[in-house]
Amino acid sequence: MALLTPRAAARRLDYRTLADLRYQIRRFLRVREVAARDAGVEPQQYLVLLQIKGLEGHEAATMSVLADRLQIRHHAAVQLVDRLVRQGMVERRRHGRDRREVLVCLRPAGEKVLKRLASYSVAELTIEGPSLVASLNRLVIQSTRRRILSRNGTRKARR
Amino acid sequence: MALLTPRAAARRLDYRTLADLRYQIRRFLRVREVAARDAGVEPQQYLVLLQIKGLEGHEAATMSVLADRLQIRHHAAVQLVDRLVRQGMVERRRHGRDRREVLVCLRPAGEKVLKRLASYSVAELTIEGPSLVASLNRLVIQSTRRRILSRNGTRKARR
DNA sequence: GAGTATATATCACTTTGTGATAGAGTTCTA
DNA sequence: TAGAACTCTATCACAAAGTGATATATACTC
Repeated sequence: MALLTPRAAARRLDYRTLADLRYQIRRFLRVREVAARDAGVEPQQYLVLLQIKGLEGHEAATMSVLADRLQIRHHAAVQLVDRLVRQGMVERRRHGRDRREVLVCLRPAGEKVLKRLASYSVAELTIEGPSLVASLNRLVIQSTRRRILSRNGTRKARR
Repeated sequence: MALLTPRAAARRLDYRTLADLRYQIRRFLRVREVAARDAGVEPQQYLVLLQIKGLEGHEAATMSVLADRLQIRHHAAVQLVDRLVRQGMVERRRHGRDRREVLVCLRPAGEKVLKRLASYSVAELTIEGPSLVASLNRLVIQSTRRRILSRNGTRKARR
């Protein structure tokens, strides 16, 4: 590894750095998964609550909007909301004009859990944020260098 | 919202920014989930392959080490590896000294899938990386300011 | 007014995670 | 050196969360 020139090193796929980034991300998520379960909701359910709140005053939190914010399919969102309704965290409401649409609204119980988890998450970021940013930055820089090298590298390689 | 002083704004829990960060992270992950399925493995299975490779030359990829790198419980890792073995992507090997430990090794099929997905992931980072970093940075800065304010804020509040 | 598109919901199934528990192998210790 | 205590991996039964296929109601379009 020490024998590689800088160019060759940049061209080589850096599995270790990529693996480290995923590890950092998993740690970030893990802390919040544990916190969510401690607070009485599943990790994904916390995300639903957070996205509903995040949409407040900007866009109606309909099923399809939520599915997009969570980056899952419509019916995965439907099931998530089903579980949250059963727990009294949110409720479905009909939304004015279009009677197909369903508005998902926070109920007091959901609001309470969300507040607790979001505060914790933000506070935690002070600690873990910098190393996550560093890890991410390292890879972004590497990937950019890689791209530049491969651009003028391919021509030479196919001599 | 425009009526808040900067101090009050910093103290208020910024759900929207937090929700946006999670949205960015989900987009990052989503792209790789889709790519993994297209390549013939489940998202988590790709992570196992990546972590095995990332450990190469540093630490033995035993079950418990993998579980830590993936931030899941031992038996979740066991099941993941079971499925990967069934697909011929990895294999279990006994590891010298301690006969309790199991070494999880990449097989050619796994290596091939991994290479494809990792290259894609790194290339993709050039595009999506900057906005992820920006989103993360905004929150880290906010959370730090929040912490400072709450530190000299509590004294005044409890007059 | 019929046909097409959109929003939500349901069904059956797989993957992934969990707690509880077990068993084999290692280490400690008295 | 025998037994207790610990570690590592595995198994079981179950819940959460995702998927594709499909259904139903409402809205839009021509």
